[in-house]
Amino acid sequence: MNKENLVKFFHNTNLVSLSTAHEIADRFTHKIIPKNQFLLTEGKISDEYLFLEKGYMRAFAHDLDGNEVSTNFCSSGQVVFEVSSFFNRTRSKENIQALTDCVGWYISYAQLNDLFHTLPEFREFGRSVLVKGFAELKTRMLAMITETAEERYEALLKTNPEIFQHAPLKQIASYLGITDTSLSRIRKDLSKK
Amino acid sequence: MNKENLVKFFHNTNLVSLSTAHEIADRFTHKIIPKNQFLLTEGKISDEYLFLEKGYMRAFAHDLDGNEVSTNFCSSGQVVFEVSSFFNRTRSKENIQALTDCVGWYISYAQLNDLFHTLPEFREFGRSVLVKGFAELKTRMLAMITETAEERYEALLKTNPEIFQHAPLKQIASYLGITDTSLSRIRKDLSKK
DNA sequence: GCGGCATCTTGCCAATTGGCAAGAAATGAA
DNA sequence: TTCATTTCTTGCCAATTGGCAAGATGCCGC
Repeated sequence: MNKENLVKFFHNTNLVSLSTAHEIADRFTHKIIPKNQFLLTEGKISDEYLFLEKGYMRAFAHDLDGNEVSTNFCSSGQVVFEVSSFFNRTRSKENIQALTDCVGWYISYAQLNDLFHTLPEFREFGRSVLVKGFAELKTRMLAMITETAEERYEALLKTNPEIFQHAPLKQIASYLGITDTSLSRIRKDLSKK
Repeated sequence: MNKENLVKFFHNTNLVSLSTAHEIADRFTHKIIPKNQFLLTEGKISDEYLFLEKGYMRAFAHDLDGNEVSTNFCSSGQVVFEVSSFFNRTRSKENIQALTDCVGWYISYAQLNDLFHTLPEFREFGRSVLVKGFAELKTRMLAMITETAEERYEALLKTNPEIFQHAPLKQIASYLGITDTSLSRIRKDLSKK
């Protein structure tokens, strides 16, 4: 329940001074999200711009047949929200759920805009969050097109090994764009080598 | 060589007043890009935030084997640039090339930030461009995971039919995440129905 | 018009991935 | 612990997509 991590997070971006980081952090509200609880459910408007201090979360949508498709996995140090719903004030098509007990700090859309207005430097931070998310998604898209499922799995194992300890393989499989059956076979093949 | 379309574009977003739209447009420079010419080549830093007034462009990257992979198709009324390279001031991994003779208006990164500073309302516009691009990419990603190549092709035919008149099928195929061979077969199958 | 080059289609076969269902293993609740 | 549920693996077969190469078609410059 101590805001030091939040202050450090803003300051470490090198986009705001330490005193500004304190001012920003002061506007955030503490939040505890127990395992399996939803930060956002589809149909609602994303209104919590959450800095995740501890824990793991997953975002997922439903395809036309009603199957869950993981769209993202989030870990501590990341800002968690649904970009399109949050900024356009439209109903979210995605859900965000805690994979583990989570702790974080959030502000609402109105508060965020207020903060952008009061502390213009903070806008740079807002932009960097968007740009980072955009770049990651683009990299993933390229991987979907140019790499095999096995290569995508190995890359995920390397960059996000913790996920495998917190999410069932079925959720990870849909994130990789394959079925849990295929993922199981890929893991079997790799274990032989 | 008349800026009216540019002014209208900014004003129609409903994010800036008409007078502000004029102020913004005044900072943009006219640009003609002949067919096949590059707006951006990989290795360079994207430094033209271009409003495309007329024509079609394509963004593409190279995979590890050196094959071209189309990452986006752009048509008039869109803002064309490479998000990550432009905002992070890093070397672009992508190329942006004119599919047809193009006409547009651009500003540099420095000028854009200047404008954000002088006309804070304009920041809303900048954000909306990012959010829109993000949402589109996310939709495409979901389609890559949940839809068949045939469904993605039909969706593209419906939403972007003009592309097919300006880009060869091989470029469109890589955008859809398939080979030109597969795309040819899909078109053959659909023509039978 | 005539070559030359890029584009598109098609056949053959292989590799990848999926669908389904059964069973094994792990997990969680009472 | 015990039972029920979820998760994970595996076998069988089908569907999708790719790789390669040949041929057809179309387009551009000279």
